[in-house]
Amino acid sequence: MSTPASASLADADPLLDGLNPQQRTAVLSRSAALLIVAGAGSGKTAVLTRRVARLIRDRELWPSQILAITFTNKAAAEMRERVELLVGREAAQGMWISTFHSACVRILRREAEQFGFGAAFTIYDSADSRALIKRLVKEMQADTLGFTVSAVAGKISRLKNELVDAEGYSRQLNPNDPTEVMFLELFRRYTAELRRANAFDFDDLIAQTVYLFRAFPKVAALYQRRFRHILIDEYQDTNHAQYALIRELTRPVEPVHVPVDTRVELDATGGIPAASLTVVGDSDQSIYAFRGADIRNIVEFERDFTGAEVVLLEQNYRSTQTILDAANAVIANNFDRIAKNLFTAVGAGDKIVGFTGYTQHDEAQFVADEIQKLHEAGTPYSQIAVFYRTNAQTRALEEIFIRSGLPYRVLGGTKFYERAEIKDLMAYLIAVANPADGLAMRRILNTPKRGIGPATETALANHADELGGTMHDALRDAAALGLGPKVTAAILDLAGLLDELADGVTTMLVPDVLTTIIERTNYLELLRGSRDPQDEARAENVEELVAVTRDFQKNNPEGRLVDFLTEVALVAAADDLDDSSGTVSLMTLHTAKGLEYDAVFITGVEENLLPHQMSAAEPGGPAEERRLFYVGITRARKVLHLSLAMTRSTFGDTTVASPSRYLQEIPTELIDWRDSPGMGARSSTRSLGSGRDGFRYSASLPPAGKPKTEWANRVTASVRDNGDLTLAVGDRIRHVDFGDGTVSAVTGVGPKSIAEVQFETAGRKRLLIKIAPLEKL
DNA sequence: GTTCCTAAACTTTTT
DNA sequence: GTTTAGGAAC
Repeated sequence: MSTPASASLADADPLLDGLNPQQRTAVLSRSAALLIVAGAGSGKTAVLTRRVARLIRDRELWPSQILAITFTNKAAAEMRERVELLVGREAAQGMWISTFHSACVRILRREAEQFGFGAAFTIYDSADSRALIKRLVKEMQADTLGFTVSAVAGKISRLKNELVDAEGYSRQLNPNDPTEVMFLELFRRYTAELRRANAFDFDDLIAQTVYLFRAFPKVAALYQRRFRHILIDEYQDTNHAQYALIRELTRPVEPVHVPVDTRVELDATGGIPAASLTVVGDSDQSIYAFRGADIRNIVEFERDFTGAEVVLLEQNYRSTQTILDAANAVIANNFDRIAKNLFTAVGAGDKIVGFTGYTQHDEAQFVADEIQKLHEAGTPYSQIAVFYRTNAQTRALEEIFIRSGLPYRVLGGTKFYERAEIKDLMAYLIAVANPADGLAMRRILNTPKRGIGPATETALANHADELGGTMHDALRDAAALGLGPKVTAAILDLAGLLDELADGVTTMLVPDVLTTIIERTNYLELLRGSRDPQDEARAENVEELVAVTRDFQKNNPEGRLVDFLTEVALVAAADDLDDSSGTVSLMTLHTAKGLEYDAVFITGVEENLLPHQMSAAEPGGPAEERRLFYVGITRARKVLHLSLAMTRSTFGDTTVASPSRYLQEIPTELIDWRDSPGMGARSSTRSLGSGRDGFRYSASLPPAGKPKTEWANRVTASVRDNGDLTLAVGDRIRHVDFGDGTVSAVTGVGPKSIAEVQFETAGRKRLLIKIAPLEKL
């Protein structure tokens, strides 16, 4: 970061060193409300951390009086690290830096008892909510009215983000509309079930904190007094509930809630003035409207917080001018925005590389080949990222990456914690921590199989109701149900295990709780002894989970079961990003927000994918998709690749794809289009619907149904296994796709060994020997 | 109560 | 093409 140094006293301050005038203003402003409009790559993290560092260093307030909200846990950790680097680890102790959800969990765990919840409440993820809603829809036979689980879940979530609870909804509904009445009943029962289970869903974490503050001004005052400076990052993606939370936290404290011994400065009436608020955002990067994010929060900030100061950061320190030109050109097509132009002093840099493949496999091969070239030219794998619109697009990429021996990791997507065996064991842990959680209890009741079927489950649930207690209470009292001796014994055994663990929950280490469960239920042994070949992988996952708990305990020696469960519930896709891993990162465009890489690939830049088909119907959909593309482009520092395929297979059948409308918005001279190597002789007619140059169009598509074997980059669907085949430098081999070649190097050991092969016609490739479709000649 | 087979749904993005 | 849900058979 280099800016012309102005000769002022401030230059002596290392915390202002290297900042441009706007950035300095943003660091130094002491306005009660400050909006920093930070374009992509404009050094906003540097500004935020230095602002916080100055507050602490100059003793304007204690670290514990600072609340900073970031979008992901990873961003929070990064910010803490950078502040510690500036003022020292000791001096930074006590700051709250976290996501909205983590901060609210922290508050709720402290205050839950105030309003009828227990401190060990469970956090339901979307899958848990859906499971519960599914049961309710069934019980109510709501499906006959056309209710689907996802529609109900979506509507409840939207209402909660708007701070409308079941009672609020009942006041505004039409009592003559049976579907509205039914929905209200579902909403009511869902709310009641959560309360009974001592659980909050994701949306509750925010909404219930707001309700808590509104219902208990004394509790609210506690936090209003404590936090004197509040910073919110990615403000453009806050929803109404989050906005309301900010409003609650930035209320002045009434004199009646001011303790006599307060050291805080009082206002004229004897109260404590409102906390200062700093928000950072960029409406061009708002991509979470589907989650309730309301762009008005940032647009109307100045009106909401009177006397607010606004600082604009437009200079970009990340990307080349070529990349910025493309980004500016694309985003300029969104009409309802405040004009803003990113600029840089870096220079034009390389052209954007465009590629049109025949199929998604062809496209993936291009990506893999380009990554290999970049790597050989000195770009580390960790500085390369591949983005896509939907998670389903990873498959083709992964297939090719595995076969090319490229080290990669997928961020987000089908997560570890969504696997059945992991959910099983997590359900045990939850049942131990929160005996009221019926959902977890139902899951473990017959896992592993102990002969407790649906009939017994219902009997136990009814018994719990009769006792007026939890499922756990019913289990202990199973003898009263008059079931068979075998089933009764199994139930009592489970109840005993849970009792035993619940007794030790405050003292036992988390890995010990888990291993006790695994041993007593024989979980691992059963998987090992199974003849289902997939169970071997499941057993490995179970061991991985044990390793995760050990890791957790190592990092949090004081952490107990509830802390572990909280951490697991709130980890986001981008959070487990380990920069030191030395791998290429694959992720959705949404996950890419806030990250940056030397080389970026945006794949699947096609109509119906980017913009996505589903977005067309939504108001503001195409504009939001454009912002998504903009976010993707602006992640790149040095080189950007845009690729698409002419055909794409979804659901097993192949459809013709056409280039995204957004590609036409990038000036032609910025992109260097390359041909697909699998397409044979180049055609002279290259046109796109609009007449702009740049693409091969579908005129050259083969007739439908024609086998794809004629293309050099064809990918065989099944993964083959060459067993223990070993290759040495100089060996001649024949590859199904690439033809004959000579091995020029071999790296790696055992099943992970990779051969570098110089092919006669296809060039140099790296292949995973074990599975590449090749034979030794 | 458990296991196995067929059918249908599935893909937007996530804390 | 894959995964999951539901039903039939044991």
